[in-house]
Amino acid sequence: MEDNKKMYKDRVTIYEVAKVAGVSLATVSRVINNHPNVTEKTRKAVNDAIQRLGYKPSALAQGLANSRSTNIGIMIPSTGYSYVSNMLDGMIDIAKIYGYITSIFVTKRTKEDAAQMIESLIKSHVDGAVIYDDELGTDEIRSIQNYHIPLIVVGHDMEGEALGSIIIEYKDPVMDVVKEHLMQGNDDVYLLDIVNQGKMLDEIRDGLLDYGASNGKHIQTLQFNDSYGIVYAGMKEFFKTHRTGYFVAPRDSLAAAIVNAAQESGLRIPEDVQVLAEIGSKYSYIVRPQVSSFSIDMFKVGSIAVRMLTKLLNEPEGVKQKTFKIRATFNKRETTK
Amino acid sequence: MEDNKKMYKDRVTIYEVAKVAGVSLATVSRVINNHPNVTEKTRKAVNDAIQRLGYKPSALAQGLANSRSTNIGIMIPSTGYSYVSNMLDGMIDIAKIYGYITSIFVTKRTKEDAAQMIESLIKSHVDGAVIYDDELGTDEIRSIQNYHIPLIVVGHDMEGEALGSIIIEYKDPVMDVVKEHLMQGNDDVYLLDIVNQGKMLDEIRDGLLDYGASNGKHIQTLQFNDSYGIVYAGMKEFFKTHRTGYFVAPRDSLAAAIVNAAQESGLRIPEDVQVLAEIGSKYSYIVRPQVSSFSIDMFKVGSIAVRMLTKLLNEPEGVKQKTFKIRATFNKRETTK
DNA sequence: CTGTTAGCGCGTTCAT
DNA sequence: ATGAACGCGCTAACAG
Repeated sequence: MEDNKKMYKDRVTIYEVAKVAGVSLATVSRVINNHPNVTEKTRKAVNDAIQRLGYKPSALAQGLANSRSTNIGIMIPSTGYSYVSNMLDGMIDIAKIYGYITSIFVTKRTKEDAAQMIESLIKSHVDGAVIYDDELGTDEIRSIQNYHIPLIVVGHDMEGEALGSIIIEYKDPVMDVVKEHLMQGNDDVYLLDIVNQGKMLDEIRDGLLDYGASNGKHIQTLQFNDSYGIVYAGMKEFFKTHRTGYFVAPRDSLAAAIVNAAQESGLRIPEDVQVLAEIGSKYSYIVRPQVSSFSIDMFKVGSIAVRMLTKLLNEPEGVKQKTFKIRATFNKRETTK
Repeated sequence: MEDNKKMYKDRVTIYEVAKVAGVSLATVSRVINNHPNVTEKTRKAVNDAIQRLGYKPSALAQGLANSRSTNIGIMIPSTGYSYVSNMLDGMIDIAKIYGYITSIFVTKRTKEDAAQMIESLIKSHVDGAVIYDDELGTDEIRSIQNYHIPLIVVGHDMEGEALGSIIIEYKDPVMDVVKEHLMQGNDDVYLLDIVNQGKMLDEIRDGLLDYGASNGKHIQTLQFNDSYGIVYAGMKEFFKTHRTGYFVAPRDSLAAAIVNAAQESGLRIPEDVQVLAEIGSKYSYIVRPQVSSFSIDMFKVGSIAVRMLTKLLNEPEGVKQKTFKIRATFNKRETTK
């Protein structure tokens, strides 16, 4: 009938609702936002119109009008690791409860990419963000703050205006366990050094190496790319010439590669070779023998992060605890003595 | 000096850039969007101003003005499963390349929650969305289309205007393998029936059950909640009274629970008990013995989905292939004969 | 090549 | 209790 070059109508706006309900758009707005001062009768009329037209307010327009997007940004490296996706789950879960949409910004462990994601984050007009990225320096993170975006940083010890941080203590617990092994007179530690494993794991490696150096222990390093298959193959080769050792792997799936390679080379665990995983997940207790590893409830970390953020968003000044520490716990299983 | 009750200035806008650069906001807009018809000189002036002020255009305002948010929605169940997070990675990866931000809508395997996420999706004003959700019916998905949001549906066979679909063929490959086992004269199949496993897995279960019923094979069903620990404990108990069987598990981590329970009950694999996992991942080849399972490159599925979507967004009419099928491949490993 | 103006859809005073 | 008008930050004709 009318103008049928457009097959279907565009997004229905608040104007149309107003017209259909026979009121002004201001009234519709009031109904949407549950303002008082609206007659029950007109409220019903408006709601009916909304129902009939299938009207949904545009978050874009609302955001622009309020300068609040009800959107929070989440910056993480690839979700490929289960600890990251667990954290992500925790974050999204809580965000949903508080009525926030979550936008994901994945960084690929390179400075340039991280910088581009920061750019993107700022443009996207999020109300706040939580950042879990091993690659970003504190200065880069601070640069985000120039745009007054409340931030929760996971893994960096930072403080500041509208800035909270969650500190994950992995290094000390790991070092404690390895030190104890070393102090028992052993000098057989091999460290799996994975390319691009991230800053946190690098720090543990360096800490261990330093400790070894200053205590007369020669900690050896085994370099691999980040792949179960590569580590597995490499270790099979390795065990042709080495028949013993205490191996420390960044993640338990990689530890599993060592475990499998060792056993298939006729080595006994933990009698001949011991294996310790820094970041533990389900692999740790599914693999046989079960892998000794450290673990943190990343889902919980994610929830806490977003909870802190929403607090920061709602009561900018009244947030007292801006730092939360969580320490990895050691689960001694069967791959270490 | 001025109004110091606000400690810091708000977001810098295009107006301020215009003022500083000594041009009109239209010119700034042109520079931002790389329009031609701008003197190199003024372009530089504008860019300098942008640089100096640290100006970033607001995606919100841009979106409102263009009625394009450069945002795509992704609807998935929890990212806790590795095949989901792999797909997510693929999607985000490609979205980034095409300049889209990705907003995640997680549904918790309930109709109500899914409905709420649809609501949220529509309000959020995404340009398009890819949906991978076992809970949604085709009718609900169609309802999204009333809002003219181009859609890619993963896992449902659907067609329509601005609607593409990716069909994941799991059922037939799985059934083929199980049928073959059955046809060799066996009648010992146990099906792990996991609560809330999702529609796809339900369909495979029903297909298998139907097949069994109409072919005189009594396929038994073992109900468990979705947890490695629970299945492991349950199967340990089970193996006290049953010493043989062909077990089909929805995911390989659950299959691993059976494998471990069987071995620790003194059973041999695959001589005494065989185990088959429907959805395979890294567990399949990390566990010993390695688990026979089906697999699909979900990262690829994610990439394809978003690629189809961007195509749909850019050339609404000119998309010929609106359906993409991908079939799970069977990886026979050590847990089946 | 550049400036002016009118929206995009909605929230919010300020009157009434 | 309700409506008119302006502004949020930006893009897109339309003039010049």
